[in-house]
Formats: sequence, structure tokens, C-alpha cells
Amino acid sequence: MESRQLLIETMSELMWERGYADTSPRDVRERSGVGQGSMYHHFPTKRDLAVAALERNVADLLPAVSELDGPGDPMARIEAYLMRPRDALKGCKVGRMTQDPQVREDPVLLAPVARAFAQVHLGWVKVLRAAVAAGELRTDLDPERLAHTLMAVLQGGYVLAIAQQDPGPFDAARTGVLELLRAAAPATTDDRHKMGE
Amino acid sequence: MESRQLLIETMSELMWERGYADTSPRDVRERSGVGQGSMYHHFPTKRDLAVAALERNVADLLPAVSELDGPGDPMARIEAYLMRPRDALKGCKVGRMTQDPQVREDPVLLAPVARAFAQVHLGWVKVLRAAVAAGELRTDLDPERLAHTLMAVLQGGYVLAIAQQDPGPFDAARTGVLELLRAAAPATTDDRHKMGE
DNA sequence: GTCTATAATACGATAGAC
DNA sequence: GTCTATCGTATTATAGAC
Repeated sequence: MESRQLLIETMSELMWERGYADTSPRDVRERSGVGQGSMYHHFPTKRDLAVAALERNVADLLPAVSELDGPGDPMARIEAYLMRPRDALKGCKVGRMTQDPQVREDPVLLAPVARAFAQVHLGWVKVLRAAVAAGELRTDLDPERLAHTLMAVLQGGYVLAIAQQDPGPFDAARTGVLELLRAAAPATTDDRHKMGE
Repeated sequence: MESRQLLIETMSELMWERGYADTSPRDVRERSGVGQGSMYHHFPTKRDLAVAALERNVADLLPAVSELDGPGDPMARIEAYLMRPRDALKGCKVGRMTQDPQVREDPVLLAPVARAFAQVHLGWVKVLRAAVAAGELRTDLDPERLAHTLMAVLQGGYVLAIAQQDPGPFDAARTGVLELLRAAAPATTDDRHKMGE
């Protein structure tokens, strides 16, 4: 691979593992094997390299999101996205950046994160609207709000898992919200029947 | 105030604002006004000071949690804790630590975070069980799991808010999950009546 | 307990040859 | 494009006087 691409890949990995502030140009050099001169030739500053790496990490996230808006039963798509295998202890490569003061305070670094989250939100809104339309969710639930809730469950699940060094809380959190969604299905004739009416 | 206490307070603030890795002993000295000699007299290393500051931040969180298990209607307690005023753009002083590699990789620093989250979880489990017992939540919902879900909504809400530099997503996420909880109430005679039966 | 001085190392970058 | 050498600053302390 060319140095430039290798640098971006390496920085992407390191930013996922350690964030931005705690990743030094030296770390990138050592892991990638690319020399000092090369590195500063392609990326004049650490920040420039970080921007490229961040765009890359954001791009990684989007294919999965597009499946939210794919074919099939809305509730099934919701479950598939929510329960997709994820490394709970590594966290979200994009969401992680919000906790890095040097990212949070730099509009240029924060922008890709904001854009990515806006796209994910849009994906959720679409599938939630479809679920309401399909009679799988009560019509008095607000898809816009619920979309934020579901994103938060995943992002927060990572925090809980890392705190306990155990993926359990992550899985519990997402399973729990799925149960809640199912419990919030509109009452059907069948349901009322089961209740003995 | 004495130097020792002043150092802890200052470190607590800085760890909330900037995390651990990105807070230097120098930052603490400058904000607190405590001199170099004093500082290293009371806390031989940055890590020692961080442990003290972390314990302090954890302690800050607990009074609110105890209200979860207080008197009154369970669902009302749930709403009160969930909707309690919070600075969404600052994030959680405890949850934040999970994203700092230097904290995450240090069992001593991570331990108070894990303990705090375990306590919060316990508080949630109690009130959720009470809600089920009071007929405010369906009996087929698992309080243990739901507790993780609700914690995740708050922790993840901060992530969303910081990403967008807007408290909106935080409020949407928590309002959304509250709606969901309400929608997951057991069907009552009154409900069935409203449905025209 | 607090002060000032000092130090080893890492960070983030620049210079200039090839 | 890549290499080695160098630079100024910040970090995280330590030393030793008061």
C-alpha cells in the first residue's frame, strides 16, 4: 500500500483505540512503518491526518445504516440493525470522538461526526415511520424522538460496557429497548382476545 | 480552603471538562493557585490526584440516584430522575472517563466508575421492579435489562448532544424513552374502554 | 507544607539532503 | 517522496532549601 493510504488506515485504527489527543504522530509512524519525512510530506499536521482518518471511519459506518432503510419488514430491519454484532468494549469509532476535548473544541474535526450522526438519525427516522405505517408501532410515538432514543441506547451501551469491562450491559441495553418497542405495538384484536375478552 | 481539598476540587472540575489524559498537573496548579511543591507533597503523582478527584465526582452522582429509590409513585420517580436538569453539552462526569484510554486501561482509575454505574443500575432496578409491581409496567418486561437501557439512553444522549453541539438530541432521547415506557403500560379497563369496547 | 530550580522524556513539527 | 537531524515547548516529575 502507498504511504498515504497506510497512514490513514493506521491513524483510523489508533483513533478508534485511543482517540485523537492520546495518539501521537510517533505512534502512527511506529505502527505504520512510514518514516517521519513521508508522514509530514503527506500530512503537514497531525490534525490534517486526523481529518482524513475521521472521514474514513465515518464512511465505514454508513453501509450498515443504509440497510436500515432497505427492503423487508420495518420491525425486522430495526432488530437487525440494533442487534448487529458489535465490539462493545471497543466502542463506536465515531461516537468516541465526542469525548475528546481536542475534537469537541475543533469544529473541523467535529463536523464529520455531526454529519455522520445526522445520517444515522435520518435512517432511523425512515424505518420508524415505516414501522408506524405498517401498524407495528403505536401512532402516538414520535419517530424523530425515538430515533434519538435508539441511537442513544447504542452509544450509551458502549459506555456501560467499557465501565464494567463486560459486553453484557451493552447487550442488555439494546435487548431492553427492543422489548420496549415490541411492548409498544398497537393493541391488536388478537391481543385483546388473549386478555380474555 | 486547604491546598489538598482545593487540588481535589480543581482536578474534579478539569476531569469533567477535559478528561484525565488531557489534564496536566500544570493545568491544576494554574487553576487552583496551589504551588508545585504543595501539589507534589499532597499527591506524589497525577494519578493519585485523579483517584481522589474521581471518588469525589462519583460521590456527587449518588444523592440523585438515591431519589430513584425514594417515596412516591414509581413512574413519577422514573420521570423525575430521567428528566432532571442536566448539562447535556458537558456530559456525565463519571461516564466520560470510560472514553479516556489512560483511565480505561488502568484498573485503579476504572474501578470507581464501575462501582458508581453498578449503584445507579441497582437504583434503576428497584424503581422498575416497583413500577411493575404497581401495575405501571407490563410484567413481561425485565427490570434488569430495562435498567441498562435507561442508563444507556442518558449516557448516549450526551454523546449525541455533544456531536451536534445541541442539547436537543439529549432531550429527545430521554423524552422518547419515557414515551416508550408509558406506551408499555399494561392495558387497563379504562384503555380498553377508550378503544371503544 | 510550601518554594524555586532542574531534569528526562515525549510531542509536534521543521530543515535540508537525497 | 523519503531520509536523518534538529528544535522549541509541554509534560511529569524530582531535589533541596526554607
